Amino acid sequence: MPEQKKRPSVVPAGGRQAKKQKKTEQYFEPINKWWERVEEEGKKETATHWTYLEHRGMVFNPKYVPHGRAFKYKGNFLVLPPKAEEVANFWAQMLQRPDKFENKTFRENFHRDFLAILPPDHEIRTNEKDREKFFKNLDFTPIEEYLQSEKDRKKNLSREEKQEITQRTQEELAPFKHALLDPGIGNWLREEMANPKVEIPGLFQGRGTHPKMGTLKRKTMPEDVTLNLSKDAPVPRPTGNALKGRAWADVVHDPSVTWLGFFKDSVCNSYKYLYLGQASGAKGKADLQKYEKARELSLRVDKIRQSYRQLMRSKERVERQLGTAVYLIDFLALRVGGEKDTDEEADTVGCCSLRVEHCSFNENTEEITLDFLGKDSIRYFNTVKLDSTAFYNLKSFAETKGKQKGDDIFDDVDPGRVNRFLSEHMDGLSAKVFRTYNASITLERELAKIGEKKVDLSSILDICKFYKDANREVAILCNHQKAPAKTHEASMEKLQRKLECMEYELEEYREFLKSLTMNKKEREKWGKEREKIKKEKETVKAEDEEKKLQPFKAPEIGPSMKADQAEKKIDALKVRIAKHKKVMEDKEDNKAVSLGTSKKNYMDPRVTVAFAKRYEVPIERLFEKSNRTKFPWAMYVDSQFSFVPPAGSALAASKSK
DNA sequence: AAAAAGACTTGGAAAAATTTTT
DNA sequence: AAAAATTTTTCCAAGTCTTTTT
Repeated sequence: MPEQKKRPSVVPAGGRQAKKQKKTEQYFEPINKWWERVEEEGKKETATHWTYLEHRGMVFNPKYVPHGRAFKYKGNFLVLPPKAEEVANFWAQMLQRPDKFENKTFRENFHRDFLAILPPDHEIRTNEKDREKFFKNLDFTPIEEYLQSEKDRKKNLSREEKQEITQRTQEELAPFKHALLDPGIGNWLREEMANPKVEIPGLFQGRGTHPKMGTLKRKTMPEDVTLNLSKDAPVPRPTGNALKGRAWADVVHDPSVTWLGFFKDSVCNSYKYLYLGQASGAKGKADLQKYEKARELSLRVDKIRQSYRQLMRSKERVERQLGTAVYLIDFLALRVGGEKDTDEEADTVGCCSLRVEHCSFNENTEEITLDFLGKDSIRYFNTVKLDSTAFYNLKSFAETKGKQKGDDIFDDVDPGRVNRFLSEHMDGLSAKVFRTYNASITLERELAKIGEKKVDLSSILDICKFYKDANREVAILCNHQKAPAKTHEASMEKLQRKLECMEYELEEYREFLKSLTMNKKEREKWGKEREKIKKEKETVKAEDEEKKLQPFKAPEIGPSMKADQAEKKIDALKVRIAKHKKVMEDKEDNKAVSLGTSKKNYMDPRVTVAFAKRYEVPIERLFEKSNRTKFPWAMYVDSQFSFVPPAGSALAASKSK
């Protein structure tokens, strides 16, 4: 630490902690361009993330204020002890969610934890051991109504009042949002942290059929939280309502890790960490490294593929399993699939944990159908033609004598075995690198097709749509899904109607053009015909009105309209229709595909930046603000950047033997 | 050698913010 | 100006993978 300089405040100027003493920003680098130093820093072997680290710790939730509202037990009004009332609120909130409150596991876990929060001699605790009687005798609806009214009250505040509230909360949080650190450069940096607030208490949700759903998630207190700071940094005081005199669980000084604090989750027995923000050097460096690793894989992948194909044909069953598993991870971009304890977590699988019931085989086509729940209980459902050896291997693993539904297909390999094999081929190679590699290279290859697709290079909108299509290919590869919006069908119908309206307009102009060549008699007949059609079309049906569909309306065609004017209208309409059709297609294709995950975690951002530069698309059209702040290091790349390191490049040279 | 702990990345739903439509 | 629709961010759950402990 530079002696002569005065350590600046961890709180940015203008924050609540601003002191009388005048501080200038001269001690700070305006932008931490760590990527320009990354070459030298890469040589340091031991991971030391900082020589100085200071922050103000985690922020706690305010103490619960009891509302004392009606809660009914066996039809009678009853006020619960504050702690129990708070938990009763959690259940009352669930009454809007039948998928939760009707779920048996959810009810079981809540019943258990609600009784436990009551004083031991409380009448409900002693009398309501039977779950279904408990739910019959306890009426949470008055609380639900109260909470709803509070919600409505907040919703009905004026725009200004709402803004004031958000501003105040932000101001309160502001002093806790930054860390002051020296990442080993002999200079202080102030970097934004991830959300410093501890999680709010509530009922654990979980995804899919999680055995712990409905369990009470306890409030986190200072004594649950361990902080990581440097020895010479001041230890912050836990701040907040009723926290006076409370102490942290522990304060450690460990520069080999990146976390600033953690607490143990009361439900899943896991750690919840506080880190620096996405824009920080620590996160950025790791991210850059991840993509460089994937680029390195692109240089070695041919050899690795040869190697696992050879294993697939081995006489040893273990080797055949290993080779086949790696093949699936590479070819289908599957996750490695670690073992899970179904008493503690939802039953989901990845490659190594695939079971017999997840695969079916079609011998005629050598196609396999995979149907299983993957991460977050998202369904993976895919029928695909496999490499012939892989197909028959899998079939034999699944149909091994004595195996049945519920048994692992890969009984001889696990993620450890897979990753050991991979790291033998390339330093630091593990299964997940294949997802990064396949995602990035798919994006690059898709974007390279811009010449063959009919993309109007003068239209930014067109180029963006093309990029989105490429992004979608990656998302489909990685099976990134989302629940279609509840309003999707309705809004598609609206768009469909809009299309029909334009087509009707087009027809009217075309008819008009036709009429110009008619004699008087013909035109009279034609006019009557058109009137009839018009009347029919433009009568608004009640059903349409209810769905708020746009009504049909013929264009105004006055007697002075000339043929060339009509033709112009027709051309313009054709363009609008084509555009509109694209919008519809786009929407339908994307209804269940989530594009954000691959953009944030899988596709090398430099591929996108280089593309944007080549086609002069402003980067904010392709990257949301959060992406732009996450990838500052990618913004400097030149327009010719290629994910596959070009022959003769530094990476290509250093990695080839 | 296996299991548990620990630390980090990845993921969709829901909330919040913003834009478009009425 | 309100409402509806859409996009973006936040939240925290759920993975991966390495290190440590048994």
